[in-house]
Amino acid sequence: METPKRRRSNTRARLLEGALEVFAERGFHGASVEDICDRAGFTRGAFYSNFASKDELVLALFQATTDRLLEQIEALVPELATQPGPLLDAVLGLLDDAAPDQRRWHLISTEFTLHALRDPQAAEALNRQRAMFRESLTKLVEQIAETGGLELTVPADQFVRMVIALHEGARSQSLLEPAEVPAGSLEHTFLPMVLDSISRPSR
Amino acid sequence: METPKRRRSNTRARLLEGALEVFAERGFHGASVEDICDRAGFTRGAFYSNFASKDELVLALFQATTDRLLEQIEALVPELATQPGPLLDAVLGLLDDAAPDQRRWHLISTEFTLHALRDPQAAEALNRQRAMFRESLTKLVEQIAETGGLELTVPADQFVRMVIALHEGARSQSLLEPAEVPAGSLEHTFLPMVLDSISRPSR
DNA sequence: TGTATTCAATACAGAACTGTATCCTACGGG
DNA sequence: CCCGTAGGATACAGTTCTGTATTGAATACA
Repeated sequence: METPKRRRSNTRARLLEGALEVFAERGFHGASVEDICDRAGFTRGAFYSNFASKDELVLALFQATTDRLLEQIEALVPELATQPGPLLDAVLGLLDDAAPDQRRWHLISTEFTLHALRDPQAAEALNRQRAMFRESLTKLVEQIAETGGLELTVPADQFVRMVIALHEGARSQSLLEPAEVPAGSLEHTFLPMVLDSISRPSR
Repeated sequence: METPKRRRSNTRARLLEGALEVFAERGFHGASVEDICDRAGFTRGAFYSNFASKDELVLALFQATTDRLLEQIEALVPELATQPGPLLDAVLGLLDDAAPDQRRWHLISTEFTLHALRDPQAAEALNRQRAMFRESLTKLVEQIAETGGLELTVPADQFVRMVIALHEGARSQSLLEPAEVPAGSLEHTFLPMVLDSISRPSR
């Protein structure tokens, strides 16, 4: 079971997982390489044998995390698209189900976003990832709309951008004040109004 | 002109301004005390003569920044509330005018938010500030609605929360992709639909 | 004009962190 | 069964940062 080649990639994976935890707790800059190694149960020797620097690990973590997210989504979209049901439930459900731990995901992705706002190269990577993410959602919206005999009066991509913006802003409020703003409440209250405004029976 | 007592408070102010710049560029953890002092044109001696630690400065900066923001808002609300005009223009205009430098403000407030999500005490301070902020906006919305003979079918505070969530999420997208998402575009496209749905002529 | 005080600069000690170079161990191949 | 190699641990040097203790200069005040 302890295959030879798998050992290394297992170490890498544990370091990435440790980094995810520590970054969520203290942020990119606040976490030292040693913090990450401690969490993963290794010493810095293992780290530098697998990554050239913390920056490289951040990049790898970004890739690994978003790859997994996109995978989740691609897996969820087909069944949601074919199952009948309200469009919004599908979209909001997807946003929730895609990331298992909302709090951690929000911390990490916000940190990435801040990083990207300061570094054009990171911005490019992030924008590419977000574009793929939106594309999946847009496809979902278009499919459900068509299935349900609806026509949208604004581009689906615009609508998706709006849903994401609202979702991210609302998530921030929910995490800051869980009692006052239950997760999803703002979305479920207001998005139906928007959808009503932009959709009409097709033909 | 070089009054005696003012010298110290001037030093403090310059340190705070320097901190604002450096924090925006590198984040809280990424900025060293020396970075801040360099930017302000002082050495660490001045810093430790005015603040006990970087954490204390962060707190002071948060206070100073939000105080100024609330001041701006309190100054803008009365005239917006009395001047006739579309409700949304007033609210969105306020959100824009309150912070002169959108990019810097977004970086700083996002950083504060991340900090608050990790530190309950900071969360309390941030939530208090945000509550005051929402209160001003809510008052503005209620006044304009009443003046315009409108009645809202959801609590104004809920609506304000939604506007803020959308605004913050949209601002993030605008900063990441200025060409694809002009500032304010998502808000101006979709908020009228929401407002339409939740308002009706009163009496 | 002399003295006291205040504020910021300088000098210094210690801690934390990074990255490299070397060592040790376990497994795979011959 | 021995040797070679790979992966991770350990040891170390250099840098950076923090915080304090001391010093120096400028202003208020007598």
